[in-house]
Amino acid sequence: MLQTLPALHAPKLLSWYDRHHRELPWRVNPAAAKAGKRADPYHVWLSEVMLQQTTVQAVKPYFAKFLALWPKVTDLAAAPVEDVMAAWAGLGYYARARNLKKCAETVALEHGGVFPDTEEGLRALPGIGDYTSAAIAAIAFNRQSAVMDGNVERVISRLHAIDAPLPGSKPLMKARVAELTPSDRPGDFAQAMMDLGATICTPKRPTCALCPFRDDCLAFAEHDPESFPVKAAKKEKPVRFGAAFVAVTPGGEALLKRRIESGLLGGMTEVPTTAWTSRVDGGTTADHAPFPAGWEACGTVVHVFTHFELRLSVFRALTEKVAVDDGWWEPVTNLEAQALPTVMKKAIAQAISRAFEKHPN
DNA sequence: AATTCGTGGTT
DNA sequence: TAACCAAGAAT
Repeated sequence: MLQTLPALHAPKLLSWYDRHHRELPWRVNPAAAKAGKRADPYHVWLSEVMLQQTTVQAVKPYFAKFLALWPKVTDLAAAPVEDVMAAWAGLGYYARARNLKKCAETVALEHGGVFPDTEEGLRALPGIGDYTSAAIAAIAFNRQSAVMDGNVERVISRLHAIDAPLPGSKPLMKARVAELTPSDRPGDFAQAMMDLGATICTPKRPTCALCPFRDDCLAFAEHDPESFPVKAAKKEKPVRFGAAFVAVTPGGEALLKRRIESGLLGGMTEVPTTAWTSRVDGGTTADHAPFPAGWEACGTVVHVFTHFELRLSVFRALTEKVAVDDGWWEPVTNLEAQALPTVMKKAIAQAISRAFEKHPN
């Protein structure tokens, strides 16, 4: 049989990890880890939350910024939530930032500023689910927890040639991960599985020749590792339409408002917009502007969210600083400090560049 | 259990 | 270039 005993897999992978691990800002290298050194639980937690559905490259600058602003979890707990949202702006999935703040508060107020050191204790905290609780427990506390993210799903599904589709096959795969996870160096094992998935066992054109599991892998033996994991068909992405209104005063202030706490871009800052509907009717005209002004169309911004595409017609107006009951006027020189999601930065950039072209101060 | 949550890089 | 997808969680 091609399959070896599961227990033999872990040393093989750890040996590979010792030589080929990625060096990451939040990580303790395997040599230090073997000497008993552990990564700071705060750093591990912060990086893991940022890395949820987000690439290492995107996370790196945010991780550095957050640590500079808030060196300890108690600093983050004490920070104004608006500051946290502004610092998170651009990273996406903004519920993570709200839960990050809540979690920091819980750790500071209910756990004396110390993270729980068990998977169960971690799992009870806001924004920490099945994956993240297992990952922190393994990486920061060397617990023998089964860590399964998208990388691990890919590695496991190929190793065992699991053809049942995700997400239904998740429990089966997690059981396989649990079988493989060693009591020795479980944290390094988890990180090694993810490094293997990220650098060798990639979604397209995996480098099987360099894989420590090559001789054990059923998918490789079947000559079709790329066909794993099998996933359920995804729905097609609908298109929604809307209009955004960028009002600027002669003094160089733009009208901003805050979105409601829940739902899409919850708690983030925006310029006034119409509702985003599935039809074009009215959404692309200035009829629904926040107040009467000389609204001028200045093009369309297309932005792709997870489950729909938005085509936002952008309007701008140079106006007096009218009183608004919902929102505030912010100097455009201070927009960088606002909690503006990327779609709003696109809309504002489209409008303001034109405003300053036509009306240089 | 299926949906709803961003964004940017890669292929 | 359109599709895929990245250290998933909450509801």
